Amino acid sequence: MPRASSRDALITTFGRLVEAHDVLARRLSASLELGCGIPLTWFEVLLRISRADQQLVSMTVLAEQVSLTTGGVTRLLDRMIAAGLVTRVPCPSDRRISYAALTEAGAARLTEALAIHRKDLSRSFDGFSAIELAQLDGLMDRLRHATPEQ
Amino acid sequence: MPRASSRDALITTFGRLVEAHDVLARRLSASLELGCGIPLTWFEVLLRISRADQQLVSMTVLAEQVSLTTGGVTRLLDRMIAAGLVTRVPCPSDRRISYAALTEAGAARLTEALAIHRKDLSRSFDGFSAIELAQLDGLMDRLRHATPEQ
DNA sequence: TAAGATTGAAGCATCAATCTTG
DNA sequence: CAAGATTGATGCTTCAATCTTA
Repeated sequence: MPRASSRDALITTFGRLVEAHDVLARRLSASLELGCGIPLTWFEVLLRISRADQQLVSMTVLAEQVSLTTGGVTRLLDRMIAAGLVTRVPCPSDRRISYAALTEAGAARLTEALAIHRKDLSRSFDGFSAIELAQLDGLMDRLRHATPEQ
Repeated sequence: MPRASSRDALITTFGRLVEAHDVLARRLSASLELGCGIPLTWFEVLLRISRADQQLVSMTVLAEQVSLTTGGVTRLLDRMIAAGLVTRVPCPSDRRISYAALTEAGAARLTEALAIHRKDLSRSFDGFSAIELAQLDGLMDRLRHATPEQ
């Protein structure tokens, strides 16, 4: 009969993952907000757009990328448009689709945010060896694709 | 001049951590909700109470443990009390403090939830070796304590 | 009829102010 | 005055219903 502490190792590990995520996300978001006036979510949106083919992302795709519903993204974009960082661009070939695109101000803000975020991350991961970082990267990559099955 | 892909390795890794967290948290919460009618947050609260000394946790301590504000915990407890899973117990020595405690129904629900959660986690971490799980555990443990400093 | 996006209602969290007790 | 908890106002998200276009 295994001890509870051994049977519940996964519960503890997952709990630590949640805690690590919460701590980091809070800290990094607060830093971005303080340093360039946008929360982590906005940064993620700006980054996704900038990396996309043609610098355009549809609402549905963006929703998947940032782990929100399409309804959530609609309103998120509304706020970012009000802040002048992004625009909606209608798709010429399919009028159901509207793309999100960066404004010049959005691209500039992303540049600022990237500098801050890089610095914050090197601080947060200070003390981690290259090998550990590679392990972390590999583990997270597998985990995010882990079988949703059943 | 380093390539962007190498300079931004940390950004990618952190992005994967966020994505892994979101995917897992969503899946595990949905499973708990379906299997025993409580979301992941409630499970975490029940677990923290059950593990606490005397099976009692003050609002402030609970708030830290589940990464919420005390205001958030007050309302979370309100809902869980309404569901009959926990109770508030006044502290006899300091009347500012109120503890959260499990009801019998709460303890029973926790038992159900634990069984489900253990099964879900072994599925999610299926394919990970013992060594990888130990690495993951160690990395998460260090990360959640990583320097909040300046 | 389905796919993409938006909207109203509702849920859950934060923030700041407040109340109570130490 | 400080610490613990609660409350009102507010923000962001989800869910389900709706509108438009394919």
